[in-house]
Amino acid sequence: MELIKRNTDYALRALVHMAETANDTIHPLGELAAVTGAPETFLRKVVQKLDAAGVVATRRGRGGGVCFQKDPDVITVLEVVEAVQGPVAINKCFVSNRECAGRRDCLIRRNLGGIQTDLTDLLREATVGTLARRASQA
Amino acid sequence: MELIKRNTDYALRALVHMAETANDTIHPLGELAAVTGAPETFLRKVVQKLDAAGVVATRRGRGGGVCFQKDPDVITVLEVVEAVQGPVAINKCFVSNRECAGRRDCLIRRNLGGIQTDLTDLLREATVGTLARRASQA
DNA sequence: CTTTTATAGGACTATTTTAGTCCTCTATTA
DNA sequence: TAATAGAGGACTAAAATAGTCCTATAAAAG
Repeated sequence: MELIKRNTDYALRALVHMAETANDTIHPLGELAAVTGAPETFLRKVVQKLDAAGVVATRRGRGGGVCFQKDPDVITVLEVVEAVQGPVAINKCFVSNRECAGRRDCLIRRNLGGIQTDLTDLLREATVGTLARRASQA
Repeated sequence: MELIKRNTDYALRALVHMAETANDTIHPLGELAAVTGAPETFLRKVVQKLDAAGVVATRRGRGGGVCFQKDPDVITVLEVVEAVQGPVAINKCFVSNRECAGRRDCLIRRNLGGIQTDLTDLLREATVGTLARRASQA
C-alpha cells in the first residue's frame, strides 16, 4: 500500500521545483512535465485540482502557465495529498462513514481514530517550502 | 486512499474477536466469517497469510480452526497489516526502491523518510490485545 | 482580427490493485 | 471410511488509478 499515489508524487515534485524559483514565476505545464517526468496531459489534471484547492493559480494563453497562489511555506503535504488524491483515511470508517456509518460499536472506528489523527498531523507538519529547502541542500 | 484495506480490516476484527476468548480456543473459519462479515472463502486467504506470518496457527479436520500462535499483546497492528496487505510505504520510493532505485537526489525519498518511520511507529504501538481490551469496555 | 500559444474540461481507454469465487487436494477424527 | 475443516492454486469481478484525446476558451503578439 502506498500512501502517496503517482498523481500526488507528480504534484509534490512540481511544487518543489516551483518553490526553487521566485514565487511569482509562471511555469508552463511543459516545463513541469519535463521536470517531474509526468505525461503533460495527466499533469494538467493534477494542476487543475491544485488550482481548485487554491494552492496554485493558472493563466491561459501566451506566457501562461502555473504559479503559486499562496506561500510555499504554508502549503502542507496533507493539503497537497487531499487536493490531488482526496481524503486520507486509515480505513473506510473514516471516509464519509460509508462503511460503519459511525456506529458506536465499530471496532476500527473506536480504536484507530488516534492513529488517523496522528497520521494527518504528520502530513501537516511538512510544507512545500521546507521540502524545497531540504532538497536544495545537495 | 485507505491505509487499511478490507482484508486487513477482516483480519483485525477476527483477531480481536479471538482475543476476547481464552488464547488457546480454536475458532473455525465459519465462526470468524460470521463475526467479521467476510465471505468465508476470502477470509480463509487472509487467515493463511496470518498463519504464514506466525500470527495464528491453523488445524485441519474435525474440531479444527484458527488459534493464536503468539500472545495478542505482542501482535502489533503493523504486523497484521504487513502480513495481510504487504509492506506499508509512504510512496513507491519506499517499496523495494523500484521507482527511485535509491537515487540520492530523489526528492521524496530524502524528505519523506521521517514520515515513513513515524507512520510505522504509530502502527507498531497498537496491539491486538490493547484493541480487544478497549473494544470490550462498552 | 486572426494566428499562435497555453490551459479548461469532459469523455474515453488502459492498467493495476483489490475483492471474491471455485475446484480439487490433504489432514483430522469420530 | 465418512464427515468435517483447512490448503492452495486458478480463475473472475469490480474498483481504483493512470493516462489519452478531443473540442473549447483565454490571452497576447503580430
